[in-house]
Amino acid sequence: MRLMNLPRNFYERDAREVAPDLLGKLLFTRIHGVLTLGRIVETEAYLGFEDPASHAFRGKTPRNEVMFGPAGFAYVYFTYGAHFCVNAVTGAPGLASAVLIRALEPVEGISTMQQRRKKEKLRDLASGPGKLCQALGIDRSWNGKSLRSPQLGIAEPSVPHSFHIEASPRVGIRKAVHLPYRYFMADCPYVSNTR
DNA sequence: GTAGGGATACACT
DNA sequence: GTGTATCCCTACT
Repeated sequence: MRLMNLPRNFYERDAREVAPDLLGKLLFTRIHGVLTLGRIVETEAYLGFEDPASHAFRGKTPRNEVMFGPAGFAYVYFTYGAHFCVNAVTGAPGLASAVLIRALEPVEGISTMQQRRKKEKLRDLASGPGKLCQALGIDRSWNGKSLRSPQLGIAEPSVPHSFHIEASPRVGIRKAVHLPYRYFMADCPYVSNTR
């Protein structure tokens, strides 16, 4: 499969524009030549200083410094003692906004994903931010990596298909809970199951 | 519904 | 340095 990564300027916009635009795009990793790829069906926008729910709200720390860098890089963090989540840094450098990739529909490398997840059902492979990282083999060592590399990236699908986008409040946060910065495909079985 | 898990940030000595 | 509250969650009952 030929994969054309999205251009840098795709990411150099407000996270609230990038997040819905990422729906339908293809997130992939290629590890030791093994491709795993899924269609993005759910995202969330996180702003920098003005967003109390963002990791960057309190300023730059060793953990979140990637968010303060240029757009088009991966911010990977570890949470709840067990899980990784992957974000795409967006906007101008220093702004520290990002888009959390929350769920994928598995497309390529499904047997590899099943092995990594120890689950058979397609719906269990990537229907949540921690699950999709496990399915694609993403861990902390990917933090700060470019999303325009051969091993990791987000590509335009060769065969686009139409879908409806819905917005809702973000999941799993305690602050700014009312802001509708979660975007997902309507009636898609692969979105995360949290509301 | 809730147990589990570890890193992180920040308040304190 | 230690204490502790929190966390962009998952898997199980």
